[in-house]
Amino acid sequence: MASIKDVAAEAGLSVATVSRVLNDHPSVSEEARTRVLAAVATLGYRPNAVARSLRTDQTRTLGLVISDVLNPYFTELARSVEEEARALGYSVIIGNADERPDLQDHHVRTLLDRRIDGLLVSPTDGGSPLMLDAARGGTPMVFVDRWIRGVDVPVVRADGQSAVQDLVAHLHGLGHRRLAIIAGPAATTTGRERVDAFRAALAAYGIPLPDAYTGQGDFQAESGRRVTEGFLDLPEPPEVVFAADNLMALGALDAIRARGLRVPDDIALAAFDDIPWFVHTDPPITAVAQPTGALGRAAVRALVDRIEGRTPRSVTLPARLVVRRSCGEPPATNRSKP
Amino acid sequence: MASIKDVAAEAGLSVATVSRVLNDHPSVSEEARTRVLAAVATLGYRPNAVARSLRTDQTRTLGLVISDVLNPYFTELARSVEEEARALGYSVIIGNADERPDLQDHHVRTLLDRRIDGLLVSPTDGGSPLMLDAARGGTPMVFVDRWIRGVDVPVVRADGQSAVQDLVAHLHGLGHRRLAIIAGPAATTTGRERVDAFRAALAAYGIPLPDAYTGQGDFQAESGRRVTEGFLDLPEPPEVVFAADNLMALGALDAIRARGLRVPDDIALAAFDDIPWFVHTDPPITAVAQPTGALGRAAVRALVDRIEGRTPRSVTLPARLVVRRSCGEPPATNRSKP
DNA sequence: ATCGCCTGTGTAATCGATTCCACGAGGAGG
DNA sequence: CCTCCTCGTGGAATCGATTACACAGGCGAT
Repeated sequence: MASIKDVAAEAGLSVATVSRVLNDHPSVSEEARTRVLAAVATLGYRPNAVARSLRTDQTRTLGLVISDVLNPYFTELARSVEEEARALGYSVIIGNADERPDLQDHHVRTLLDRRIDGLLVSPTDGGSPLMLDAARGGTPMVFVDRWIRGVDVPVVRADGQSAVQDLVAHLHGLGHRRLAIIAGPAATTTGRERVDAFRAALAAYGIPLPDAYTGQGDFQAESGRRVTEGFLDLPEPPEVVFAADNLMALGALDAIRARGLRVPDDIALAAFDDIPWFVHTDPPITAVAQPTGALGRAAVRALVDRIEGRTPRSVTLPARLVVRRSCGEPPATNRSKP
Repeated sequence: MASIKDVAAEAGLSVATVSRVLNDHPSVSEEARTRVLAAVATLGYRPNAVARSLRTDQTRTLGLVISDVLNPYFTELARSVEEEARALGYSVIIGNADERPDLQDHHVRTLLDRRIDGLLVSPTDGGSPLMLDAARGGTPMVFVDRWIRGVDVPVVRADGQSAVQDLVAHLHGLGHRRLAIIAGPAATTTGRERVDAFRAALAAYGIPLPDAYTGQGDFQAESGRRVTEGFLDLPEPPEVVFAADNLMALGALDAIRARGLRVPDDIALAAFDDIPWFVHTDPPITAVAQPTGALGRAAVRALVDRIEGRTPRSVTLPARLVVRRSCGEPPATNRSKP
C-alpha cells in the first residue's frame, strides 16, 4: 500500500508538502497542490490512519459499550450514536457487554488500548475499578441510559417517572389493584429506578408493592419467564406484570402463554422500552417509550463537547407512555371493532 | 498516559527489554521480568495499540460491514462474528450501511484507512469500485450472507432452496394456489436468489409466478407495506404473501392489518429470516430460518484463515423451514386447542 | 542598494512501539 | 589458556504520518 513517501516521490516534492496539501494547509502553491493531487490519484493513495493517530494523539473515534446488542433498544441507540458521530466527523467502535461485567471490562480495555478519543458507556454493573480509573484518569466519558453514582461523568438518560405514573394511572383506571414488577439488576441504575418509580406511583393510590410482587430479573428474556412463573405460582397472582425492559416482557409473555393464559383477559402486561415489534405482538404491548434517537445524539454531543474542550452537560429527556391493548380495554382511538 | 519509556526508566532497563518481557520473548532473565512487571503495575501501563499496529503492520481487527443494524438477523450475525473473533484474538469494528451503497462505501473506506486486517461484508449492492479494488488489491475479504459475482472472494452463506421448497409444499398442502412474493433489491444476491428459489419451487407444482405477484421491495419494512397494498388492490389478490426478509414481512403485516384483514384467514404470510419476535406476533409467523450464528462463526474462521496465510473455503449451510400459524392450520404439535 | 518580510518548500525530530544487530559476560571444549 | 557459543541486554533503525524550524527567493519600503 502506497505511503506518503511514494506520493512525494511521484510528485517530485517532499513529504512535508504532500502532508500540507492533504491537510489543506494555507501555504502551498497551486502548482504543488495539483501535482500532489495527481500523484495521489495515480497511486490510489489513502493516508494511514494508524500513523496519523500516533503522531497527532487523536483517533477521531468514539467507543460505545452497550449492555446487549440483541436488545432492539440498544441497537437503535447504537445507530443514532453512529449517525451523530459521523455527522461530527467521528467513527464509532461498538462493544457488546452482553450484560456481563467481565465482557464490559474487556471492551473498555481494548477501546482504551486503541486510544479512542472518548467513551460512551451504558454500564452493566456498578462500575469496575478499570472503568472508574479511566473516568477519574481523564478519559472523556459520558454515561448513556444507565449511570454510576459517585463519578464525575455527565449522564444522558430518560426520565421515566411521569410515564410510569401515567402507566399506573392507566392500570388503576382499568381496575387493576394487584400489580407486580420484574426488576432489572440492582447494580444498574435503570434496574433500581424503574422499581422506585413504580413503587412511588403505586403509593399515590395507596397500593403497596409487596416483596412477593417484585421479582428479580437481569434484563434478559429468560429471567422474565422465570420470574413470571413465580408470580403465577403465587396463591394470589398479580393482575398485572410490568417488565422493566422489553426482553423480559417477551419472556413474561412466553410464560403466560405456556400456562394457556391470555393477555390481557387473564393477566395484563406492560413493559419499559418500546420497540417496533410491540405493535405486532399478540396483543400489542403497552409500553413506556424512551426518546432513544434523541438520547444517542445528545450523548454524542456531550462527549464531543468534552473531547473538544467545551463543557459537557448532563441531559434528561422525558419518556412517555404508549397505550396498546395488553393491559385491558383498548384506547378509544383503536376501538373500531369492540 | 505512561509509555514504554516510562516503564523502562522505572524498571531501570531499556525499552527493548521491556518490549521483550511484554511479548514474552524467550531470552529475558527472571530478574528483568519481575522488575518490568512491577514497573508496569505501579505505572498502570498499557501498551499503545496504535503504535504497535504501526510497527507490526497488523491491527488484529476485523471490519464487518452489514446492511442494516436494525434488522435482528444482522445483529445476531454481528454478535456471533464478534464472539468468534474474540475467541481468535481479534476485535471487530462494525459498520452499518443502512442498505445505502454510499454509506457502505464510507464504512469500507474508513475501515481500510484504519488498516484492519480483514473485511467481512454483506454487500448492499453489486459492488462499488472501491470494494472491488480492495478485494482485487489483496485486502483479505469474505462475503457473508450476500455476495458479489466475478470477484475471487470466499462466500459464507445459507442455502434457502430446499427450505423454500418445503415452504411451497406446505402452502400447497394448505390449498393455496395464488402465491406472491415481495422481493429484495435485484442488486443483491439474496434479493434475486430468494425469488428464483420461490419461482422454481412453484414451477414444480405447475404454478406460475406472474409479474403482478412479484413486488419489488428493498428489505425495509416500508417497502413491504407498499408492495402488499399493491397486492391487495389487485382484482384477484394473492392468497399468500412471502416476504424475502423479516422487516418487509412486518410491513406486510401492517398493510394487511390496516385493511381490517386477518392472517391467515384472509391472507397468509411467510417470511425469509426467522427471528425470536416471530413467535410472539399475531399470529406467529412461519419463516425460513438461517443458521445465523454458525454463519457468523464460519465467516470469521474463513477470514482469519485468509489473514493468517491458510486457504479459506467458501461455506454454504442449509436453511430450514419453521412452520407456525401465519399460513393456515397450525402444525399438529401445536394443535392443543383446535 | 539594503533590509525585512512573506511565501513556499525541505530537513529532521517526533509519536510508541518492535526488532535487528552488536556486545559483554560466562561456560564448555580443545 | 584460548576459542567459540549462548544468553541477556542495550542502541538504534523503522513503521507513516505531522510539524517546528531553517532557508531561499521575491518583493516592497526606505
